[in-house]
Amino acid sequence: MSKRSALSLEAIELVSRRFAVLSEPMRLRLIHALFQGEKNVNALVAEIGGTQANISRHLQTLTQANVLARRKDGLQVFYSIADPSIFKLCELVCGSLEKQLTKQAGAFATSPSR
Amino acid sequence: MSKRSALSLEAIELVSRRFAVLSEPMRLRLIHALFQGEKNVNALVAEIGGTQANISRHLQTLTQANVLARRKDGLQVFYSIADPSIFKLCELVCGSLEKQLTKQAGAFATSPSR
DNA sequence: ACTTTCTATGAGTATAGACGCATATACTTG
DNA sequence: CAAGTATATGCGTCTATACTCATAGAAAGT
Repeated sequence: MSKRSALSLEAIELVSRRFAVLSEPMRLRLIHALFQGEKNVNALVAEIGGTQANISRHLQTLTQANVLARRKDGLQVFYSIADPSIFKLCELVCGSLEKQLTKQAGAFATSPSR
Repeated sequence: MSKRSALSLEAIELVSRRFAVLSEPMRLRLIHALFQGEKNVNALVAEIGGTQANISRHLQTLTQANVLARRKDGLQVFYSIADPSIFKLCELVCGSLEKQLTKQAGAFATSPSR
């Protein structure tokens, strides 16, 4: 009760892994593409680029992390976003970055007299 | 206007870097420790453990990413959380993981008869 | 059964970054 | 200015993982 650090040691590992999954541009591009809804692997390769092997691996990583869901239909496999918190997560980070950049831009715009 | 993917290519790099910064357990522990307020390096080393060199490096990483703020006072350097979105970010991820784990736990508890 | 199409995976390589050790730098005090 | 304290950094090592190429596996059509 007094310490929640004890709980956190293990929990923090999980949280860091979740962030790690989201720390690759390729995977973010996949997630971003799937914001529009479920798509199959070929469609994602066509839209995003890169080799099919690489895309497939990233999709596997995201699925194992329960960020994406996998649905097989005949020859094709369809992926979709399984964890709705991803939306808010991206919003938050984007908003924060935007704020940060406009701030830095402002530092250039005004004369640094003082 | 039609495509926001064009903008995103560069933006996605930034977002992924932000996530990468948060993807190390050591850094999350630092952030977590600073939830209580500003602390100096020695205090953080004492609380979290590890070598002073390593802590210092992680603090540098977090500061360069504008997650933390740095305030020097005499011999000591005090760090604090600069980006308030970090709080909500952690809440979101923790909530999502908790939900995920209870779900998985439930899958074990109930008999998988159907 | 053979071929084609779609997706997954094994193996090897290359790169990023976390860590430890030693040392440098900055500030304070005697 | 010497010594001590707090923090930062250069350098080498080691691990994790992203990527490519080739190939395997699965499902459908002929």
